[in-house]
Amino acid sequence: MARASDSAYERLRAEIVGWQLEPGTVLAEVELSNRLGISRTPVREALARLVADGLAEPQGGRGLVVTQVSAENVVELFELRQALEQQAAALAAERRDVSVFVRLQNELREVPALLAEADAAADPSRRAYYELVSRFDDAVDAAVKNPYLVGALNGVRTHLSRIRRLSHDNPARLLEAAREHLMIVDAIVDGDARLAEDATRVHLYRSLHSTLGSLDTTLTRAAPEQRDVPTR
Amino acid sequence: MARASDSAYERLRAEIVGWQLEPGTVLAEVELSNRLGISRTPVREALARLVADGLAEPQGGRGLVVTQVSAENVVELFELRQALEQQAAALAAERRDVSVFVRLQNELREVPALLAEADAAADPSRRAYYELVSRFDDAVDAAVKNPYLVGALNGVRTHLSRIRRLSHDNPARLLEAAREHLMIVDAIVDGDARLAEDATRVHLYRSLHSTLGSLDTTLTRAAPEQRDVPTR
DNA sequence: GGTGGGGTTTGTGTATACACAAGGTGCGGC
DNA sequence: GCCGCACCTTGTGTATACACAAACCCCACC
Repeated sequence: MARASDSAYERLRAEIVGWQLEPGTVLAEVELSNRLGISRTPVREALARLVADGLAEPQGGRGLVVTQVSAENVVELFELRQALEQQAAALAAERRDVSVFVRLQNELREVPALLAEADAAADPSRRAYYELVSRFDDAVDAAVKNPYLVGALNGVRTHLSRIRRLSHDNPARLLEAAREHLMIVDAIVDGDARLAEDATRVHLYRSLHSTLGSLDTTLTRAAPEQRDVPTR
Repeated sequence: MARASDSAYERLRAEIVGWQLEPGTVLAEVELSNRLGISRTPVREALARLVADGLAEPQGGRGLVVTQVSAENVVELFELRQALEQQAAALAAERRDVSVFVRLQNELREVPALLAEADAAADPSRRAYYELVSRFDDAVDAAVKNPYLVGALNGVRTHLSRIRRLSHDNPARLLEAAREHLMIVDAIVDGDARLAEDATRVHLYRSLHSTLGSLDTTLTRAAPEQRDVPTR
């Protein structure tokens, strides 16, 4: 479809999610068109999509700003996430291709070893784990096979990835999360929709509280002098 | 914010939801800009928003078309709707302003009389009922107080209102639906989140099957003479 | 010295012009 | 008569120019 407007959208979206564009930053059309080397027309289209995503919002009368992130936002986002992921897990349990989830089962069983072999805080193993979770999400999406539900989930995931940059899970939490994911996958493999739903609820409950815990310090500390948190 | 682009969006959205623009209709920018009396720029913005809403989609390579409606779509939409409305009902039960829902309770109790006094198929009483349901939705939204969840619900409702034009509920179903809504409101008034959730599930199950029942005849009759010609 | 008003500046909203790509059509050749 | 190629038409993607509205600043007046 579009080319310049698409890449502008992708780039701005990545910059917001990656905290290069911090919450509250004004998104001026002329400035962006200069910086991105394209005209205002595709910039406008990109900004419209960001507003639709909830990553930008109109600022009192004139101009757009990057939306804020607060603990309240996180709680609200998780309320939506819970509704969507519980439903997705339940439907995936009914419709799954068993072999796909058996593979995930095996991989998730190896996560403790993966996280233990090197220093658990090391980036490579952490990255590998997140990549595994991402493949789990993809597998659920494919099993659910519902464009509306998957679309809504993707919207939530966009916001989640922005939050993830704030709240660095500690190694213990990563291990716990892997166990919780394994429980969900087990339920999906068994075709037990109700169990998959409840295991998802448990996981999200634990995940939310872990996130809020690490968020409290980050958010309140970040508020005064927002420069980016040590990414290591 | 915008003016021409906003009204263009509203108008096109209304025309799609109201079936003046039928599924498969090509949305050409120049044609629309002529018809709406504005230039292509605001038309493009309006079309982008329609795509984001899922009311229009790119057509193989070039151009946009109004998205199709099928029984499969309806089932998928209800899977998302179920997830969202169950969560909304549960949260509303926890956070509601009792007096608001007591008022709705009283109004819903009078629905049988409302639908009986005139011919039940008459438009005015039907309209009054739909307006009451709409106020119920608003009350839930206000009680939930979660922008993410409410936003997702509004997206679903857009698609639902397009479907409603297809499936005319019969008077008996309207009465039944009113009873089901009353059960949900009762649960919310009682502050029983679990009951509100389950009553919502029951309502949506019945609503889906009623919709599918009246859809079968409408859709299959409409299918053969769809205006979109095989492009390839 | 403070406040109000007007001008200026800046930025968005809209229109239009230009570039390019895809598809259709017509003409010519086989 | 059929097939293929080229041209033309049509429509989208992008750039730019113009209009208007709001906010800011400065000056004058109170």
